[in-house]
Amino acid sequence: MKLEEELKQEKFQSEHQKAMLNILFTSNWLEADSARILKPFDISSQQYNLLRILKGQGDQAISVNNIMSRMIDKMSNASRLVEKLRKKELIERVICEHDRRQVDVRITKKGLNVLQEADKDMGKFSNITSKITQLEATQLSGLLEKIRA
Amino acid sequence: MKLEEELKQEKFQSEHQKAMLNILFTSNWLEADSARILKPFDISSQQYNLLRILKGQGDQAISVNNIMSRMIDKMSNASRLVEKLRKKELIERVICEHDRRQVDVRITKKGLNVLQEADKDMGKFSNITSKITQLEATQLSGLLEKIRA
DNA sequence: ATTATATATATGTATATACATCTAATGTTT
DNA sequence: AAACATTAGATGTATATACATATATATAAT
Repeated sequence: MKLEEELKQEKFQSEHQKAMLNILFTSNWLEADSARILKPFDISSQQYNLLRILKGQGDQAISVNNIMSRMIDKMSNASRLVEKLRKKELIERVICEHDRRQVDVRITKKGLNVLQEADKDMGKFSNITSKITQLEATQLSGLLEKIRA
Repeated sequence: MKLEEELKQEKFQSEHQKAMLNILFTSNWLEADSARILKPFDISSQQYNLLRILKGQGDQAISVNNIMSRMIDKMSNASRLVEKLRKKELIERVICEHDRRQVDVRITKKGLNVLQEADKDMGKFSNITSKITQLEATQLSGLLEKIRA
């Protein structure tokens, strides 16, 4: 849907301005969609993101700092997020031997199960695969990376 | 900067997956940047967005609902946001005559001044104008709108 | 070794947000 | 007109987040 309709605005200052608002708007749109999908699993999209990162590490536990550097939103309270997932037993903590400040984190069996179920639903919805071609996806990433350059 | 570097991830499931993460990441990136720029003016980016909407209406006051439908993030607490800006005297409220449930809102002189100053700084930074061409901006909007279709 | 500095994570606190509920005014039905 | 339904906005409450600061451990400097 055209941004003009979404924001009830006839025209924008410039194509650049419109593109920027489009990024913010689309991000919120995707975020709202995934929050809705994840709700039945009782996890936020940040928590989902964190679980996916841990899944990617397999058996290897990684530190909170390491997690933070891989997250989409680089927020400051990663330890509280970890604590929430730990209470739900979706992840577990391992005291790191060579650096006792550090807390390494690993996804649990239960976490993997929840993630697997959540992934099924996530695949169905906010599925941009059906909306744009693979080439377009690559172009899109290219443009966004140019902006952040 | 390549998303692979930003998220310390060697590869992604698919170009579609990468594009989606790129949208979310870029949005957070822009958001963080504008929050930083707006901080000296003591307004959040949501408040900035609201002021811009009101400026676009000129002298005409518009309802809280109308504002909400024009905002980038369609959140539920528009009235609290309005109240915050009113306390700062950046906007003013007008009781609507033909529907007394409705509260119409208009930007004040002070609000226009703050906005003008803020706009100067906003123009300098997160300025995507220098990063991509006008044609590319149009392409980007087109791709994002396709995703939301 | 002692002191200073840096790092990893945790926590206190203020503010923001989501979601549900509430109130007042308007519109609709009978 | 009375009863019901809908709409505009406000508010209570629980949770989330940002930002500053604290704590413990590790590293570097003297």
